[in-house]
Amino acid sequence: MSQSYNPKVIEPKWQKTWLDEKAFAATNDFTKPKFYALVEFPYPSGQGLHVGHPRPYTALDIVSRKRRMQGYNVLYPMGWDAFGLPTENFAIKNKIHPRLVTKNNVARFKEQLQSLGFSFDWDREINTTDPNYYHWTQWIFLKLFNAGLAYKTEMPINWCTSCKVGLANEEVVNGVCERCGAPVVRKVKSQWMLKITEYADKLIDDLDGVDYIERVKVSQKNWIGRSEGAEVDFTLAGKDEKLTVYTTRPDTLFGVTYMVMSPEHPYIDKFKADIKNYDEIMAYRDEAAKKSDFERSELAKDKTGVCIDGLTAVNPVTGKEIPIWISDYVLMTYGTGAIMAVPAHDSRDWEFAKKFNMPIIEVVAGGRDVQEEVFEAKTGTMVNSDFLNGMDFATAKRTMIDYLEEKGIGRSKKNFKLRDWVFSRQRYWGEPIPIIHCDKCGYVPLKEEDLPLVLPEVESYMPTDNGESPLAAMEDWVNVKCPCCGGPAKRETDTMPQWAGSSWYFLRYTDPDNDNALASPEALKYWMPVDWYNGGMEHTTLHLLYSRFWHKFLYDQGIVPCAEPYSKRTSHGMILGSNGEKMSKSRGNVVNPDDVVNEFGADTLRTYEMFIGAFDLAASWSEEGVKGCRRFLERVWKLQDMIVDGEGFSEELEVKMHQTIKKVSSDFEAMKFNTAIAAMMSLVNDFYKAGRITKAEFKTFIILLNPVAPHITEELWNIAGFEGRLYNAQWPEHDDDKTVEATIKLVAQINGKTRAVIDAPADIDKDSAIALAKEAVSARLTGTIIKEIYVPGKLVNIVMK
RNA sequence: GCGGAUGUGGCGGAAUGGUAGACGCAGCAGACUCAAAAUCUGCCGGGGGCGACUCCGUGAGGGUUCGAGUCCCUCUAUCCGCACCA
Repeated sequence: MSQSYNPKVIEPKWQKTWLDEKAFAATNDFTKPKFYALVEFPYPSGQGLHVGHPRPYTALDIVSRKRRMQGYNVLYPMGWDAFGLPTENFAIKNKIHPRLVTKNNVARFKEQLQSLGFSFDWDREINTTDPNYYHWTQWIFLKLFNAGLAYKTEMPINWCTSCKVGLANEEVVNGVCERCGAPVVRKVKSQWMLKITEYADKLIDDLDGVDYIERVKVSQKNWIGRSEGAEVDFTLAGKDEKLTVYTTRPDTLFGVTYMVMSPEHPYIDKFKADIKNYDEIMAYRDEAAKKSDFERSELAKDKTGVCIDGLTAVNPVTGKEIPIWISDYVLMTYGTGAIMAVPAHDSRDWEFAKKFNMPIIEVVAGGRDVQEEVFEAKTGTMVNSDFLNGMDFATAKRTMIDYLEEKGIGRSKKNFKLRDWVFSRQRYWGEPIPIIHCDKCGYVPLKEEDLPLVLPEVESYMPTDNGESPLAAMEDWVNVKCPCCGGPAKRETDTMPQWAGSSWYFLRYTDPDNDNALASPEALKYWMPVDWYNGGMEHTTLHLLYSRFWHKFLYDQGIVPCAEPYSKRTSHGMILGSNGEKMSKSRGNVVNPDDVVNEFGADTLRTYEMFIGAFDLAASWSEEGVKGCRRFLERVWKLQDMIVDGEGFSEELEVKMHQTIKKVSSDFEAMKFNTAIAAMMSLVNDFYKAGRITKAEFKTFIILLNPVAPHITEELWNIAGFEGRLYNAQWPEHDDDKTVEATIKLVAQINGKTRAVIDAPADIDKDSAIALAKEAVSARLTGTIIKEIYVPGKLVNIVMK
């Protein structure tokens, strides 16, 4: 009899062995077929690992382990995305240096990850806060700066009143700071920006060439928000100046009955002298400025506005004079900050027109009465539109744009929702921006040989009340000589956002110790692109977009060998508490992975998280489900007592063995881990029914299970005395001919309803099958047979009237 | 409002257009045990029938098909993004 299954002993033992033997180190043999699997590196928070982390890590661990056994040179790395606010806030509160906080958190995370038996290549571990790493983050920034893609500008930023830090749009959720929940207000500051908008088209178009799950592509496209339309110049009545608007519906130009400018539009000041109700307009502008973006959209339904008295525009196609309004439903940050209003065919304009009694002119026929209901559909026929009359939407749009361009009063134009990336943070715990400001020479980049610009030690990490970074107080560090003219100059004191380090980390894994380049061209050429990248849906519009942008830039610079960083992107579902709600301390439904490992073992946790349900859907935690998986592993453990001698697979299980090899192999690749495990459970049930297992069956089975439960299977391999290590074993292959049973269950249906199931030889021909089926259901064959359908190997359907 | 996803037993979930409910959990029964736990074996959607059987059943309603959980249309509920982007 075997000893009892004790994961507490065998799991640490094998974890140590794998490390000692460098079992999962990727080799630099660039002639072997490669497989680069990537999971998002974690932010090492003070809370430690969450049960959500192992789900994606186990998934790609399974694929990586399988691919290694299939002969691939696999790179499956791990590292730490360690700059960031929570660490800094913790450091401030507890008066510990963020470097030490990070060190402690990383140590804890690493221990936890190792206790789960992931086959990460720990020789390639990286840390974004390591100067040898952020050396190259800064280097990329210099490249961006020198290419004109990094610039500094005064702009209103989202200012968190609690963190005292500027936030990217993406970090503001429902008007509050994503991290701390405090209100976010607008504040004008000089900020470093990255021109991600320069790559907006490529970021959309190149999605066609990559294998991302559809919802990721859709989200990225929506976030970038490309729209194609035209700019149209409206002359201001009695002036030479023009008011330019952006529209996606130039076809409706004949239906324009008024115009609207954003309250912040510069024309309000420019034409102050002409505007008779200037005070009223200014009052409206102040009112709008007081509202946060959130409040503006909260009040979206109820339109407000003021008509400008003394300034009107001329519709360039009708020649009619029309009023200009200001309203906060028009945003200064999109298009030109002004719109032409077509109330008949735009719901916002329609609401506004109804409220302020502006005329509504139908120019697209096909809807109901436009005085009663807006008609926005891009179908129907143009009316009341002179030379466009009778055309459909597409023709009218094209014709109008041609007309505008010919007359020089408009032009075809694309617009994007995507904005440039606000790249500075007034914080300590981030990469210093390697720029020096000289009054004479302007912004001067550091020389490459002066990198890394190391984050200096400061006494206090508190951001200052005036919104400067803590680095600003360090005069010794700040005041330097200009590298250009030698005169007095100051260092940039803002640091980079957390997204910086994660925008290129997958490149560093290919050659993590390189001191001369971010990675060698050879390593990049061999390993890139990442073959399979799995991560959370929450990173679809931020990290994924930012890193694609940087990669495309590096590609244009000739530094990386491919235009896209990731060939394939998948996403995992969240793990919810047992009550079906998101796990959180306040809800009291948090499960700690350490506890699960202690009580049941890492293999049980891994098996459970893969068995819990479809990988891409959210799943609720169940303690009973965990126990069930432990029970399964116990049954696997006891197979060792049922081993019998003999060559090959037993006759009764041969088909099932081949079927299982086939199913497990393909299900792992398709991320259908739950059904792969179900198939292995079913096979174990069959071994128990047989009461024995042959040596070949045992060996094959533990190889199949190994990627899911690596420790128990490695131990069983060792106990059974198989040669070498299981992690080095060869993945089994199935024989398609042997996945088919000699006899089948032939289903006999009448009018699609099953009436009998008959045993029949697998290779039965159509006529015999139909004859057999008819015999089985003869009692029911009372009507006229119209049709007989035979699905080979499956069923006969007799259609009867 | 727009976009995306989901809806199948008591529960988690399976089903290339071909026997709906694999596998697991919970439950029930039996074996083992002085007993319990653990383990092993069997049963396990609902109605009707002693029974061989039979009818109903995949959120609702239509449709396509010899045949629909699966494909098409309409609706509904829940979840997740985005939100005046002209």
